[in-house]
Amino acid sequence: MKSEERRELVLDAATQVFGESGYQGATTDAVARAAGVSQPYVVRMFGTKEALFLAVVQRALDKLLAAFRVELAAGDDPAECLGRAYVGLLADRGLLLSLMHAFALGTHPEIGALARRGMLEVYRMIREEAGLDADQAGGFLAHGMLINTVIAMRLGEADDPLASELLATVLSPESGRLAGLDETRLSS
Amino acid sequence: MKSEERRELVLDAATQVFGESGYQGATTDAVARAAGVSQPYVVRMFGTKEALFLAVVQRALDKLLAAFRVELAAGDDPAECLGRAYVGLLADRGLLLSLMHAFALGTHPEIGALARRGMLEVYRMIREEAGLDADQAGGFLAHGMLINTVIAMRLGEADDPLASELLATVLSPESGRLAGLDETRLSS
DNA sequence: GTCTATAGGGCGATAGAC
DNA sequence: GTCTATCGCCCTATAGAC
Repeated sequence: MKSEERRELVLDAATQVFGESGYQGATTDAVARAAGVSQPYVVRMFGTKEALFLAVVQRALDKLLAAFRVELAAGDDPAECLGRAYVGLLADRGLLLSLMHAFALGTHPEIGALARRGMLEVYRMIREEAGLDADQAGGFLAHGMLINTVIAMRLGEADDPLASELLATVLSPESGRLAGLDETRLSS
Repeated sequence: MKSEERRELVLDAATQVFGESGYQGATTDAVARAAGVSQPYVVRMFGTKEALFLAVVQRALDKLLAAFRVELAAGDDPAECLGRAYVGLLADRGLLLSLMHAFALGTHPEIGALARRGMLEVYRMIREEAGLDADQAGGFLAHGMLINTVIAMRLGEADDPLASELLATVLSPESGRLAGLDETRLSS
């Protein structure tokens, strides 16, 4: 299973690169360099750049849902559990950012379809498995999208007291259903 | 001032194209075709594709802030006014989507800097001019980011009852501080 | 001011050796 | 399975006519 490890290594690298630069902005060469392999090998492994991105997004969705289920299983308050799960996901910056880029490409035939399917599966899980009502679920997703945005735009690099206030508010447990987040996670 | 009209025409077209495909995904040729001019002319008018995108984003921010101020001036409840302002902005789909793509490129030297500056200016206005407290402002931005996301991913095209529920929840006045939104705006 | 023609560079993908 | 070499396309930007 050495080849399976190689594949995971490339997917990790691709997740980082796609998260930073987006689907069209990222190059297969940048992915290859980040993974320590040659550019043609990356293409050979997945066929096309598009197939590679789809694999990255699908894996990100799988990890997201898995992280939610792990926390929900060991938890009391579902909303608090989902918040905790988000903490772990923030450690892998590329994961949420790659998803965000996929969400932004709704007109792409395959990427858009996968993005919609993924978002609905997440919504279904926090509604049916976690048991949140529609308003709670919407609020949870809304705060998640804002967190994704402030991370993507690197708001922590802005030297402005209002930026600090916004970050603190977005990440504070009281602000929404996302408990347990602290600002130190954003500087990575 | 015929040339000024031409410039606005190209900026309108560019806003649509960048909103659909993102900064790297969009081509100056697509912008030119949408505007009915030649590709080299688009480049000549703005110098580079990057400068064109920056102009699009700056204009989008100006329009966003102007729309907020117009509604706030004639209004009672600030939160409700901001919600109404968002309705008008949704009519120009490319505007919010171009902003979203700019937010996603925080590592780009110029685009990232402009995105952070713009987001902070919006936050400053809803805090200081509209008078929302930090939690209200964060909630408003969060719901705005989720609305941007569901529009970008074309969730309305998903044939799923849960998709309808999510859309209805996100766009319903009770769900957040964004009053007056109706689902019909999303199909355009 | 606006076009046609085209240069120049980057990138995804392929061919083929090892 | 992984590499080096390279093709061919697309896209930004420039040159120059009108």
